[in-house]
Order: sequence, then structure tokens, then C-alpha cells
Amino acid sequence: MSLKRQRLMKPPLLLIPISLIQSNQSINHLLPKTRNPNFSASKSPMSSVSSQQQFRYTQTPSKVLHLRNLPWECTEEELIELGKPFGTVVNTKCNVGANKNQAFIEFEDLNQAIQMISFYASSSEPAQVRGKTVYLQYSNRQEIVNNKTAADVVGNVLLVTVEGEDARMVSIDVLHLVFSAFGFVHKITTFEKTAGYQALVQFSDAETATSARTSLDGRSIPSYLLPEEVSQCSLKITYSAHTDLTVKFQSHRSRDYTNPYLPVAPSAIDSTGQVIVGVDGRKMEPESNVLLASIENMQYAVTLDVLHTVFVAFGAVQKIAMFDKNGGVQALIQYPDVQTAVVAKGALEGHCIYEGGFCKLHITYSRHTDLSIKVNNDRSRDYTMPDAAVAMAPQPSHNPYPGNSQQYHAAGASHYQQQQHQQPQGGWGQQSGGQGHDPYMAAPSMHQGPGGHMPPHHYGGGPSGPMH
DNA sequence: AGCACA
Repeated sequence: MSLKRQRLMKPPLLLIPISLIQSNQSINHLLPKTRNPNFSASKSPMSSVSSQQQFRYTQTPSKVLHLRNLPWECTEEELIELGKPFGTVVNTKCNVGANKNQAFIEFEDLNQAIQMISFYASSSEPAQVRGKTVYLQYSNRQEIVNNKTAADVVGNVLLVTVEGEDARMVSIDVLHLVFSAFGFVHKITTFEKTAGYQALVQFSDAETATSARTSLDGRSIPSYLLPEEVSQCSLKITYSAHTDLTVKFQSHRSRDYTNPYLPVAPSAIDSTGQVIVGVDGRKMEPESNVLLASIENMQYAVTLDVLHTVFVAFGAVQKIAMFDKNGGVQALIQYPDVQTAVVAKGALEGHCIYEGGFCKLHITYSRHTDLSIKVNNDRSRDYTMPDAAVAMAPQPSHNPYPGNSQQYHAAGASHYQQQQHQQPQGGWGQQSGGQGHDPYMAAPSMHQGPGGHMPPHHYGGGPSGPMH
């Protein structure tokens, strides 16, 4: 009776799905008539159920269906699967509500939504996702609004927000290093928005981007990748709507690792050729002619001479000081100029001195500009001192680069050129452009160029590796 | 288990 009134009250009678009537009938079948002959919906203690049914009947059909009691973080794919038998799902919105267990699906056509409601209203099998019963009803809205933001659309470019007090201290190089663990990073741009310090990181494909996003979203950048005194920085990662970033110059704001010959931004170079511009025009992680190298996974002894051999490949090494810190070995390596240090850092950062992931270098710029070497010994050396060569005389037998140990020359640039041809020795040298085809090495004038085209496969240990 | 603000 009340049902009849409901129906009469609805002018667009034809829009009320027949199934609702069927639903009512099937509910009638289920009513405990035999046990409770006096049962009636209006008088029953189950009036709440009754009002629920009432609620359902008052729902105006919509091609949008509201689903609830979904399993946690139900995916769009699962929703589409659920709706597919009844029509074309043109839009979804999942993870709705505080518990993220509600969702909306929008059909192409109203009748398809009616079909789905009708079917499950009369079906003995409830709608299910992952074996969990899902409750369906017409949404009280006629379309899903703004379901997908760019952040939800899978793509090959990630929008990375660096969060933390010192977020701006995270250099583009560190970002490159972190994301390279998942695949070749084509381009990175950084910028400042209200959301804070952000970066767009472009991968070859959406799959790679997704693996990076999955592994890194919400994680913190390892502290050893950050300059000293920089507090925790975490990454929030979504997808970007971009598919191909435009990078005009290599700079501290943007890099194109697919094009190492791209000119360095004029604004990023001062009269001495030093890169001075940081993110947002500020000088971040100030470059220095002195590098701080920490050595991870030091399975083999890394001696002063080994370090000298490694770092002299990029230019004259003036001084080296080794010391123990945090249970590991660190070293300060002093070059005559910042450019050389930049080149060395870009080429060596994250790479291993020995094959097999042994003695991996993590390099930052030191605050020092001139080391004070009090004594030449096995931990510290001033190669600019006249007697340095004498002090260097005893060579450790395990020095893997015995032929290189006398390579120090006072000259700067000419020495740099010269070293390019002597450099390809040992494990890391094979990767760092030893064949001479490495455009980075071939073009020393690109002093701020990307460290990016060095294969990152010695870094990090893959997607599950570098982050903690 | 009951309607979304990204």
C-alpha cells in the first residue's frame, strides 16, 4: 500500500526500474510470514529495515551508483569489472569516505545503471568484490564530478613534493639519484609552488614511473644522500599530467638526461664559469672545490692512494684527508677549483670503486675550501707539498691502480684533459666513460652537466634498496 | 553499512 503510494507519487513512473518492484516481491518472499503472521513492515520492530527499503525506493535513478562496504582500497579496475556485465562504466571514484570503502561508478547510460540495480535487487547472489558483499544504490548525484585529477591518471611523469624543513636542500642530483634506482630518468624539473618544493620526474614509461611511485611515495630520502645538517625530507608522489617535459637548459632547476649536450643555463654560470644558481635562484647545497666522500659497503680497504687514483681522474687532487665517522670511513678531497669537484661528484656519486657493489661512494660538497693537512701519512696527504712525492713512495700492494699513483701535476685544466685518457682502469672506470664516448667526459666545458648518463646500475640495489 | 571537495 505504501509502496503504491510511492509509485504514484513519482511522475516519471517509467523510470522506476521494474526490478524495484521485483525486489519488493522477493523481499516479500523473505518476510517471516510463517513465523510471524502478524508481521507488517509498518509495525515491525524491524522498522529500520523498512525505512531502509523506503529510502531505496525514494532514490531517483541515476547512471551513477553508490557502492558501499567495499574492501579497503578497492581499485578502479575492480569496479569496472563489477559494472561491466551491465554496461559501460565511463567513470569511477573509489576510496570514498573516511574508511575508503565506498565508491561510485558511472555508467554510460541510465538504463545500464538500472540494469545493474535491478539484477542485484532480485539476485540471490549479492554483488561482491574480493568475496565481500557490496551494497549498491543509485547515487543522489547524476554524474561523478571531477573524479580524476591528474594525480590519479597513471603516466610516465611523476609529480614529486619534497617535504621537510630542509626540502629545498634536496638537490636535483639527489632526486636524480633516488629515482634512477627504478629506471632511466629522462628529465627532471624543479619548481616552487604553494605545495612547496616540487619536482617533475620523467621516466620512459608509466610502468617505471609507477614502480618508483609505489616504492618511494611517503618515504624519506636517505640521510647519507643529503648534505650535512639537513633534516629528514620525505617524498609525496603522484602522477603528473605531463608526458614530456620541456627542458631548455641544464640548470639547478631542470635537467634533461637524454641530451647531455643541452647548454648549461647562462644564468647558472657566473663569470668564472662556476654554477652558482640553486633552486629558485638560491644557492642550495653550495658547491665547493672540496668533496666529502663517504664509503659504503667497504668490503675492501680503501686507502688514501685508492682515493687519489679515483679522484685524480677528474683533475688535480690537492689534498685528501680521511677520517672515521659513524662507523664508516669518510674522506675530504680537495680540488683546485669548484668545476672539477662538480665534475667528479657528478661522475662518481653513487658509484662503486669495485665491482659488485663494494665501496660505494656517496659524495657531497664539503664546507671546507682549503684543508689543513698537518702531516702526510696514510690518512691524510697534501699533494701540493714539495715532499709529497717522497711521502707517497711506499705503495700499498693492493692498490688496484698502481700505475696511476704518481699522476699528480700542479697544472689544472691541461691535467684534466690528460687524465681523460688514463682514467679507464678498474671497475668503476669502465662505466664512467672510459671509452671516451661519454659526452660528459668528452666535453669538460660542460662543468655542470648531468651525472645522469652514467648507468645507475651500481646504485642502490633497485627499487627496494635505497630508501629506508 | 548510507554519498565525493580532489
